[in-house]
This record gives sequence, structure tokens and C-alpha cells, in this order.
Amino acid sequence: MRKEPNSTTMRSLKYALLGMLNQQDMTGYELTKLFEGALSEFWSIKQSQIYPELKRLTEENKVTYRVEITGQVLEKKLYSITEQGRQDFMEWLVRSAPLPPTPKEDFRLQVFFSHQLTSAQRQTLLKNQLAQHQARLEHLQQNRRDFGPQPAPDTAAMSDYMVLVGAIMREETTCRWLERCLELNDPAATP
Amino acid sequence: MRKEPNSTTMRSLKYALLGMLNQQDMTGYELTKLFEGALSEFWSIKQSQIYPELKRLTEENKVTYRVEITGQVLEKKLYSITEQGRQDFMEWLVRSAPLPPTPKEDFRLQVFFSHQLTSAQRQTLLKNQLAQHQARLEHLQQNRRDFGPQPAPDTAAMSDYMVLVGAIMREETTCRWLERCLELNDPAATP
DNA sequence: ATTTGCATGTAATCTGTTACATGATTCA
DNA sequence: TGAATCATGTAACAGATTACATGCAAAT
Repeated sequence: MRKEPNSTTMRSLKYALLGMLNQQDMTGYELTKLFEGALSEFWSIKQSQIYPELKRLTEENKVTYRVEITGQVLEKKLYSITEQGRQDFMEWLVRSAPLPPTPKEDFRLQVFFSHQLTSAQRQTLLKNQLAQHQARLEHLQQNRRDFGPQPAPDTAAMSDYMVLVGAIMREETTCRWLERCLELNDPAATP
Repeated sequence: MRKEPNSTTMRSLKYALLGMLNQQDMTGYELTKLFEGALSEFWSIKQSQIYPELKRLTEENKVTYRVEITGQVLEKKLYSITEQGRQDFMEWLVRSAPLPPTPKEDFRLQVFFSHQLTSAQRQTLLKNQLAQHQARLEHLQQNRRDFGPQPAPDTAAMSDYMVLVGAIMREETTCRWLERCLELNDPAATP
């Protein structure tokens, strides 16, 4: 008896790949580069996940591929989304799911237990975290500068832009939070 | 030959449990309730994870337990942290790790692909998300009101407070981001 | 000729989720 | 006496990470 597909799981990677292939045919390698590059700012995946998932999507008839030759003999598989895959993807894309549980962040757990540290240790921890988020924020702000003027609605560039703005706002807030935590732990500071 | 403990993994659950047991002896059931209750706002775990992890921590001599009887026969295991466990925990607590990759959020992936929707569909998606985050924000703000005045530095209450403030700031920003996205997608709106 | 990049995969392990499974105690 | 809560576990599966493994092509 064939196993029924389990419909209760998220399959986020599936939709990430279908979404990319819905825009353009690509090889697994190109998909890897995309997710390791600019996209990794908000969606990171490992190379080793890609090929098994593409294989699975092929078996499920969500994608197909044709083999192309680079140079003399090197084979690459150029993947395309199928009609079934596109339908699946569009269904996911419009879906309004209930909010998932807040993602776990180890640092927030450290903060939760931070009264078990000395004041100085806590300050070191907070300052270090702040420095790291400031660096990430500056990097994202550079991305925005490189982006140029605000794109037009209903374009791929606008989607990119919304995600980028979201990432920047998130980092800004994290920095403000950490600064606030430092204040709260320094009784000398003026509130 | 005995397997070496793998030191490259995070073991976040380990430290979450040790941190709790470092404050008070507890049963697995009580730990479950804690993480399902107030803490679930920023750190959610499933009941089924608890008992295997407690078993493992016992084998690793990070915790011990004594059996107590409720009623006539019902056994419960009251866990305590060991000295070794406390050392482990404190080492983790002061550790400044490099930032982990940004946690994956399906919704941001949907936004990234949202130019493949109609303007109306996109608006529905954004508005639905906004409503959900507004509800969560109100819930968190209620928690803050219940919290009372700002706690003193160096107390457990202050740690709680910092995490709560962080959660509120995060939700506020998410709401502002979603409102901004709605603006960006409505050419009629005044910027 | 050597390094870097293109290209595709597998194996082992870890973490987390869903679902199942059982039974005692307390309160209405 | 029946429902809610206390209390502890297991099994199967899903998802992600780390590490390994191989080999061609292009550029310096």
C-alpha cells in the first residue's frame, strides 16, 4: 500500500524552491548560490538539502528537468516547475496561516536567566550582542543604499524591497532593545 | 569504544531545563507547564521532548532526581541540578556566540514571492498577518500591565521584564513593517 | 599546472513535532 | 461518577546540520 502524503507538515523548502523555479528555470547549483547569497539574509538553507528535495519534487511531479552539457561531458540538470507544481505553489502563496510559535533564540534565553550573572558579565554579554547586531544592521543598510530608489508596486523588486525593509526594521529594533537592556541594568543611567 | 560527546551542537533545551532547575527543584511535569505557560511567548517546547532530555541529563550527571509519592501510589521524580550541571549552565550563560542565521519565517518567504499575487490577494495576506500580530501585541501589552512597575536591576523579575520588553518591541516593529508594506502596495496612499 | 568555481550527490546525526499510550488523583 | 488535571513515558517521522565524497571546467 502506498503511503499517503503527509499534509500536516510545512514543507517550507519545497515552496522556496518552487517559488524560485516559478520565476526561472535553474539548476540545483544555481538555487544553492541564490540561497547562499543575498537571500541568506532572511532564508538560509544548506547545500545538502537542495538535491534531495529536488529529487523528491521530481518524484511528486512538481518539477521536471532536462539534462544539459557544460563543456565536453559535465552534465547539469536544468529544473522547471510543472503546472501541478505551480498550482501547489500558488495555493501556498495565498494561504494565511496562523502565527507559528515565536522562533527560539538562544540569546533571549540567556537574557531570561541573566540575573544569575554578575552585573558586569551581563553587561559584557549585552554589549557583545549589540555590536554584532549593529554590524548586521550596517550591512543591511548598505544593501538598501545599493538598492536605489523605492521600486514600483507589483514588481519583483518591490517584494525584495519589502523583505529588506523588514530585515532592517527588525535589526534596528533589536539594537534598541539591547540598548534599553543596558540602561535597565545600569542604575546610574538616567531613564 | 565509547562515543565522545558531540560538542558542536547547541543543546538549547538542555540549558533551558538546567536554567530552570538552577532556580528550583522541579518535576518534568512542572517544567512542561512552565514552558507551555508564560514562557511559551518566547520559548516553546513540546511535552514529549522533556522526559527524554531529563533522562539524558541524568545519565550525563547534570541532574539527579528523587522519587516522591503523591496520594497513595503515584510516583513523581523531583529533579535537582548537580554541581556539574551548574558549572555547565554557567559556562553557557556567559558565552557570547556569533549570531545564528536569521530564523526562517514562512511569511517573509511569502512576501518575497508576493509580486506573483494580485494586488488584492497581497493586501489580504498582509492584512491578515497584521491582525494576528496586533492581537499578539495586545496580549503582550496586557502582560506588561500585569507586570506592574519596572523591577529593580539584578533581579529575576528584571530578566523576565527584559524578555517581555523585547517581545513587545518585536511585535510593534512587525506591525509597523506590515503597515508599511500595505502602504507600499497601495499607490493611492500618501507616503 | 594549479586553484577556483561549477556541479551533484550521500551518510550520520541532531532536534523537534505529532501522535500514541497509560494510569493516578482531585474536584465538582 | 465523570471530567479535569497530575504525571511519565514511547514511536514514527520530519527537517536541518555537519561532514564526507567525487569529478569536470575555466581562469590565472
